[in-house]
Amino acid sequence: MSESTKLVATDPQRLLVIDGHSMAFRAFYALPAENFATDTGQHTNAVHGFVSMLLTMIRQQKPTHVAVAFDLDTPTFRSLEYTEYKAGRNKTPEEFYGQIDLIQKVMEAMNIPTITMDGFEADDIIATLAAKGEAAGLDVLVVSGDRDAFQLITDKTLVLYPKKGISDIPPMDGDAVEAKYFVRPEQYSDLAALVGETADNLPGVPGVGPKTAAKWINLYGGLPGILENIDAIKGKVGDSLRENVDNVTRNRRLNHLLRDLELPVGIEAMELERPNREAIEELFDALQFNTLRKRLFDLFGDEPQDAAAEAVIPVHEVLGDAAALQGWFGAHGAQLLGLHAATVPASGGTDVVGVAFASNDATAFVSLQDIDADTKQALAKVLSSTSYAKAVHDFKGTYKLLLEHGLELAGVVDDTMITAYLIQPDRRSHELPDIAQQHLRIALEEAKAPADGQLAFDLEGPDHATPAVRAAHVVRQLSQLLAGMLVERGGETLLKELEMPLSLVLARMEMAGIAIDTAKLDELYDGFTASINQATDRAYEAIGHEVNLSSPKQLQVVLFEELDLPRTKKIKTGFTTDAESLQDLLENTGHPFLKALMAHRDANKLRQTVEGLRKAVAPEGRIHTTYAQTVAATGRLSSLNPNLQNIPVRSEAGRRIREVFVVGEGYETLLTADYSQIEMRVMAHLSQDEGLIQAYKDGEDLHRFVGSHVFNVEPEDVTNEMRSKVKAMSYGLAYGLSSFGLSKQLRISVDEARTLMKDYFSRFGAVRDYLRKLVDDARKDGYTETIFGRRRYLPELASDNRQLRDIAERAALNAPIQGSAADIIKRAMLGVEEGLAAAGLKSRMLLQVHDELVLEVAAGELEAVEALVREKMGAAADLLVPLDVHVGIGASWQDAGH
DNA sequence: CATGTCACGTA
DNA sequence: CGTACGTGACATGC
Repeated sequence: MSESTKLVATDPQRLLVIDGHSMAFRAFYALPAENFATDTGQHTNAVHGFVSMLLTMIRQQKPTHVAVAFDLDTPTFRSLEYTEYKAGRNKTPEEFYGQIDLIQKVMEAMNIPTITMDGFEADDIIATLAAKGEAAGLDVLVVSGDRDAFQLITDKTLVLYPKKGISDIPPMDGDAVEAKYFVRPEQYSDLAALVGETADNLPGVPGVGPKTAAKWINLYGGLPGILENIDAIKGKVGDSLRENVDNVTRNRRLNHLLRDLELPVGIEAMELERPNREAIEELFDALQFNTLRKRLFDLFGDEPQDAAAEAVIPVHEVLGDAAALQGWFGAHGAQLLGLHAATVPASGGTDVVGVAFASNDATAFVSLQDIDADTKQALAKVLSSTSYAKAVHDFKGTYKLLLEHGLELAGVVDDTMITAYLIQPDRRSHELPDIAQQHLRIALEEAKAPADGQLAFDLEGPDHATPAVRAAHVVRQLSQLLAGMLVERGGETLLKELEMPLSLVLARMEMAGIAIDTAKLDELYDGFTASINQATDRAYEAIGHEVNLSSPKQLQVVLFEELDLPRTKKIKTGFTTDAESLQDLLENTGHPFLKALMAHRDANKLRQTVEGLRKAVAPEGRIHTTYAQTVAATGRLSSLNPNLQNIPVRSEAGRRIREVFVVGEGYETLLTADYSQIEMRVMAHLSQDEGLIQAYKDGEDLHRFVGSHVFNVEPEDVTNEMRSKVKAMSYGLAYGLSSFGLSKQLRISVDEARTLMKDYFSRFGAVRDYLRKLVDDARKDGYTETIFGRRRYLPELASDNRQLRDIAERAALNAPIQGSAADIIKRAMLGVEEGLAAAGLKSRMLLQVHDELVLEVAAGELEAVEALVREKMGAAADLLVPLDVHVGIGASWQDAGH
């Protein structure tokens, strides 16, 4: 430690030399391979660990020069002299394949030379580099997991030798080597020759370890002295040495590192440069290294690319009065304008403090802080005017925020968040900085709060304008770039005619929220709490002590160690304690703890749901969920904060929660409308199976109908058991269910399941043909498509990894079915919204739960609304089968449901 | 304090 | 070894 700091203090020129293979292996074994893989199945743990280690080294040691040496697969002078050299090593693990290449690519992108030499090992390259570096007056740091490197240590050269893993790499100097091995570094090779090196398959002198070897070396001054006095050495070890003297001399020849190779790269080429940003971006995108990307750019400074991007962003004008605002729009308003709201965190959410605009050659900012009435009115006018075409990222969010200031946003012709989603629905994030990073290679930082203490001196307040203007500019660029990509993918209609109008509908639904009976909510909470307490007591009593019933880990100890119950399905952390397994255990053992535990699980889950709802009730007594329009890869919406799409319905206790969702004041009733079996109908349509289509046209009980054909009985003779089997199978098919999965679900044998599926497909062959063709086409095209042209790209259909490929195939099977159903209800929502407005009705949509809509009906409108909803939902798609809609009415969601 | 794992609710 | 989601508690790692 003190040695390395001394180095840093005395000489700024420093060469860092890394043994590529040995450090890649260290990284490989330090990080679990299964946790580091790209979506395409390429393992990256060695790459990740190596790059992480390198960045740490650069940050801590501040080298001026860096080089990485690699071995080649070709024979070296050592393997030629001693064919067993390094033999007997375990085969390279499969997961390591390709990672050396990737490391070399990263090095290239970082402008760090990688050096290989035919016939020589990385160790020799490193030794030569150390010698050359010293000769050039540099200090040298060698990073290697190979102890042979210790012979290189001098007062100018240190070795960084990893203790374990790749995060703990202390520097070794002469004193450290002596403290550990009792010899000076220059004698380490002698010691290693005597002791031998298992890793290199170099046996030494049996019975001689480091202690004995060091004793001899210090007594005779080194290996030559020992050999001269070989007959003077007494005892068993002396005999052993004399018998194995050939081993020792061979070892010494082999472990001596060459220091005079003709390297293909000079020291000057190793000077540390700034990485090639574009190459790093591309590579790290592919490797999915996001944390490392940030660390790397932080380390090297993040300016150059940004400076370039910054340069093309025109300096913004601050529009401080109505005249300036009108003037700017007069001059620039004919173009597409990027728009971005500047926001700050506020109590309970976010608040807009200004609006930024960007045309292709000008930018502007309007502050909402201390804005006068005239200016605000001028702003309101341009925001709401459809004469000004705007592109926004996240229209729904922006629309809602602006509306809090009484500003209505209209004339939005593009939402880059949705466009990016339609292009790549599988992306984890469609946030502006992520999309900008990928498509424009621009780093957009989220506006961050000023550091503590900074605020006090910043009398002008934080600058909201600059980052917002930057964002507006980026949105405009993205809009132009992504528009072309979307057209290529055939998604333009979906954007303009479905998703963007839907955003506005969703915004209204979110703002409306749904009324809550808070007194009933509290009652439920207390009731579930009582159930939890009861179950807890019974559970403790059953095992004679307390335990955290919410901790799977502690439950495993109780179930499988204390009670020694039969082991359940294996999971990462041991054995599962999930509901299905607990049920099995209960049936097999009847242990009272299991019953209590399950009761606790149920009540606790319900109380959690209730607690979540309680916290989400807004001051006016309604819950406002947020719909995520760009999350689900199939095209569905998702609901969050709170999630109102997973409110219990199956259990009696759970259904009571639906009673707290009630009709609000000023309205007459809630109305629910849901599609009956929409996914099966989509499947009937897409597969064009005559049997299914006819059944739906005749309005038959589908599962009964299918059951009669599969089991070859009259429809009225289909038992409940037959019907439920068929139902499970029909739905399973749309998920890529296997006979194994079906057998597990129905608790029948795999053979029975297989027969069931065979019978099914023999009657409904078009379904099988359709599903088969679906996957084939998806593999050929690289994507699946819904009835309305929504695509999902599934590159992993071509993966070599069977596991990944199978997952992709099931996703491909499901995406057009789930996705088409999602498209249909979205179209229905547009129809209902339009219909309500056209008829001048006050009733409104509140919730969407994938195949169900919940509306709040105003007094006297029930009949009209029901007819409208039936009509619009039924007409949302023109399928080969009718779309049946079931409607329910009631004062609560539970009562309105079915 | 952030991240991953498990479990579980819905369609 | 059935798709698509979101949430909360616990455990672990930095």
